[in-house]
Amino acid sequence: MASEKTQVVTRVTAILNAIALHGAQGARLLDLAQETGIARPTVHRILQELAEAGFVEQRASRRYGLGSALYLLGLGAPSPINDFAGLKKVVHRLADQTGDAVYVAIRRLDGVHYLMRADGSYPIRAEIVEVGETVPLGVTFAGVALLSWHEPEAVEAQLLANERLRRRMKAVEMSDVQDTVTAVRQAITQVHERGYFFDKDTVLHGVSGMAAPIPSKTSEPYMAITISAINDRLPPARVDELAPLLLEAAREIGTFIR
Amino acid sequence: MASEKTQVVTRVTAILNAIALHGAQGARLLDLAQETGIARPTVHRILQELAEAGFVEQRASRRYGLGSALYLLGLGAPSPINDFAGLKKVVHRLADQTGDAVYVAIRRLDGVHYLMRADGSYPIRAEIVEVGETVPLGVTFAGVALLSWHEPEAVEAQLLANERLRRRMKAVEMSDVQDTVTAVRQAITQVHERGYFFDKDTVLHGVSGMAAPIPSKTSEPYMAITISAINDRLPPARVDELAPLLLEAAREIGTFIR
DNA sequence: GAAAAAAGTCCGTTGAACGGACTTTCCGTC
DNA sequence: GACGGAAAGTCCGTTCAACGGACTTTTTTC
Repeated sequence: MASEKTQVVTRVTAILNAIALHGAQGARLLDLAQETGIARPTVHRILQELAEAGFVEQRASRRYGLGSALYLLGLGAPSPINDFAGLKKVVHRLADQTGDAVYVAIRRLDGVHYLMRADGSYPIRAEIVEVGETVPLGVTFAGVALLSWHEPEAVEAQLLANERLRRRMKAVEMSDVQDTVTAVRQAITQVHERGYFFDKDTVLHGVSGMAAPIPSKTSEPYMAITISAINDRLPPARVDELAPLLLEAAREIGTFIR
Repeated sequence: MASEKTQVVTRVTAILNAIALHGAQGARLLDLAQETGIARPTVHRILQELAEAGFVEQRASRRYGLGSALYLLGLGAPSPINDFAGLKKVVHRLADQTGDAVYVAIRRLDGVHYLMRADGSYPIRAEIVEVGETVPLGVTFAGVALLSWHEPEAVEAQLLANERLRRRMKAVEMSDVQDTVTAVRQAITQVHERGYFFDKDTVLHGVSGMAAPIPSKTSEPYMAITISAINDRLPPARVDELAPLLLEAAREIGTFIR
């Protein structure tokens, strides 16, 4: 493993990516060392140096999070979304049409990051994720939809790797790993056949959702759009009814991104 | 210079920051080597490694720009703006009140990055900068307003350092360096006395503007708000009239940021 | 199409990066 | 409030990854 002919730069990027996956609450030094496979003193030293440059910040809890210098760099980095206003319009339209909550998420390393949400008129709302959150691939509806573009072996590896992270998710009762792997495999077949993923109770008991990958002009799908509601709002008949709307929205958004 | 006890991480951050300052058109290898003071082969190697991680991208022109991995990391980094919707409202209100173009910019390393723009109803519009652009500190109205929080020596160093960058700006006729330094010194005094900066013709012949630093709860000002219009729209009497509106907007926005 | 300039590559030398071992700080528990 | 286990932080001798001078290739300019 060690002899890739370069160390520090690769390590720096690995550490930053690892921190990103820990989201808002920040990452512990020990976790970062384990996840990157780098010795703890080394991670510590690199973190100090990154902190000096404002690329990471150490919170009061001693956990490390991304620093605001990265926010500023991010402003200058090319966004894959060419027309955010257009995207927004499509999402709100879908929320109006369906009455339910619509999310848009973007693939972010081994996770999905929730970019925006539009609420429909139906008063009962299931708050599975918040905008700005990053959740491991394969955990949420959008995450499964995007996972479907991976090789089967990669999928399985991902799911096992997720286990630890997944347990962190509040209010989620998980079935055991093997069950999950099988379930997600079936889900992936579904995405390939119908173009979208539908399921209930998997993410949060009582909540149904359907998610479609958003096609990209230049690469495999890296964004997804989700409709989510309580189980009673999404019986099979209504899923069939909503599917064309969901897929059309995905197609349209595909024209607004790289 | 060499013995700061750390190299690569500092260098990586320096290179990324240097690239950021080159904006959309990208940076040449040679420029980056000069600007960071690192030997060209070294910069080249680090760039290759960063490119592999998606942190930088090499364009067809062989120039280097920030990569989309940084966009994704930026999504997870803490934004200093707590309430973007509130900020937007204030800016649009000011544009409506004045009829002129209003910009909001954020300090970004040795430059200012333009975050948003709202147009007023007046039909003649001076497009000095575009949203998303980064311009060296002290070049635009907002840039001068923010420069006023630096130590005098730092200001002078900044201005001299800007000269090279500044020449790149399209359509800008510059007076010679000494004149500029003197002019900016006066401008800074003005900001300290009145709380805002007003000038005409400095940035672009025929264009006047006034800019106020936005106070931050937690640090010195790092954002600014600008009103800009053609000279005839901003005679001294109107400047006096607009100043309270500008300062009030700046104060309000200050409550929406860190 | 020659010359200049920039980009990219090679490789021997060396000091920055590494990480095992140690110390300090934090925090839950009784 | 002080004990103890766990995580964070520091030290320092060893070593190999990073460095950059010198060279080659590609691009641009005239």
